[in-house]
Amino acid sequence: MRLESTLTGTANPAPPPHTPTPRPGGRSARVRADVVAATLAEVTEKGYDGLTVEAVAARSGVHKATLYRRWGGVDGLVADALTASADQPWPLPDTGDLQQDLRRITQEVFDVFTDPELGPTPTALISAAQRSDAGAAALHDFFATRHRQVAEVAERAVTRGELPVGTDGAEVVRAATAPLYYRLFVSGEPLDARTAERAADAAALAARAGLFTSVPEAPDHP
Amino acid sequence: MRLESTLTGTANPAPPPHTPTPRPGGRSARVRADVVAATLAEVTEKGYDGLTVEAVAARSGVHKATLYRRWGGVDGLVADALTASADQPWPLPDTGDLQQDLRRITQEVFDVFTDPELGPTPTALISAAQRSDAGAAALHDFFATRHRQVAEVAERAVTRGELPVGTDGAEVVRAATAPLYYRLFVSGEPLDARTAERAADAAALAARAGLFTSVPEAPDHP
DNA sequence: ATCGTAATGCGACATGAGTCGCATTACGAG
DNA sequence: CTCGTAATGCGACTCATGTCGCATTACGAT
Repeated sequence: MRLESTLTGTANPAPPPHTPTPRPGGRSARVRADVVAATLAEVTEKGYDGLTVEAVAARSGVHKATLYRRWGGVDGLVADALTASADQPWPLPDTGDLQQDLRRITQEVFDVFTDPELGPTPTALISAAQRSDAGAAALHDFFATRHRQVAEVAERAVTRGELPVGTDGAEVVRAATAPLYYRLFVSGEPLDARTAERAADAAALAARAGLFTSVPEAPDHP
Repeated sequence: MRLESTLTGTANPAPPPHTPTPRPGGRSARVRADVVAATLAEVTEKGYDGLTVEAVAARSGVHKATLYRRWGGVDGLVADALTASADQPWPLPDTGDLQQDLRRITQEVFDVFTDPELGPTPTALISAAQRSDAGAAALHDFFATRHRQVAEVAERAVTRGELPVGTDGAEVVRAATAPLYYRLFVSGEPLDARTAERAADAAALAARAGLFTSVPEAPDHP
């Protein structure tokens, strides 16, 4: 259901009255799984520039027209693959110390994206997602989910009395990881372990100083 | 010359022996200026997805084949437009206080990107640049230049004794602005003035704590 | 087991991106 | 002023992307 919403909510401008989930079981589900797997494999191998609907069709064994109908194009394929990826949980550290936890987290991000084996897939996926509105929406949801999950680290620190009450956990997470993503996807600068450590330390310091106490309202935006 | 290097250095894999600058004056310069202007206008209006070589050709009055020959495609057009944009200087605050200076800087970023008049152009340009290797290279150069320029703010703070000697000014700038760019171009979250302020404060705090001093083992200052 | 219907498979078609060879123009040197 | 050459203009061509209508398959319910 969650998976459907991303697609119907973002892509196709053509098919307007479309019964929500008339036939979710069996073949359709298999087709989707095959397509998602093929999309991930293709985007990893070819990069987001070389990602082609026809290649995904060939690899997945699903016809080209079907892909265009259900996913609307490369955009939707990437968005759906990203949505599917968001379900996989992230390992949460719990060392009893905020700074250590944040260091583990940024270290994990660093490891994943710089690993020659693991890195290319999420890198290509995120780059691809930035290209279209559908992908951007999926990316937004993806990171919103991650922030919510990882914010627990900060919330535990609040419980321990390490951080002031009212601290916005998601904001702490953003502060810690933003410098990494900034280098990876905006400025294009190389990522090193020292940067990951500094970002975590800076976030911990700012959080302890009470810079991330939240305002009552929680804005959201498509 | 600078402008040539970006193009020849990044895009076309085809024309290898190419005399550096055989005929830089007159018409070629005019053509380039027209094309850059047309590219900026197009990418602002249509977004980076709707950016077409033919549209740029039509608007600039330059033939399609010429654009493909000199710029290699949409990638090169975006990269060149970005390179041209990097020349425009950024207003540097000098309040005598690091935190205030950083707040001004993040405020400026916030203002530019959220202004409905000014924002769309750099937003679309940066998004477009992330799509190709040529654009990514141009983006890297663009931000490297910006970091170098704005780092002066931190260096003055070092001179004043406000920051420890050996502080990496560029790193301070990155720390202050990364959360903004992260939201704008990665997580896709809305940007507000409070975020800009917090990012600046957090960077100032971390810088004062000495988190951004470069390692002594590296006598290499880029 | 059988039937109605949605989803998929299929191939032909339209469209725009990108390329190529050649004619023409304009720069820069003598 | 004249000439050689690089840069541009020009149009036709190829080809992949994306679309459309129809045939076929498989799901879900009776």
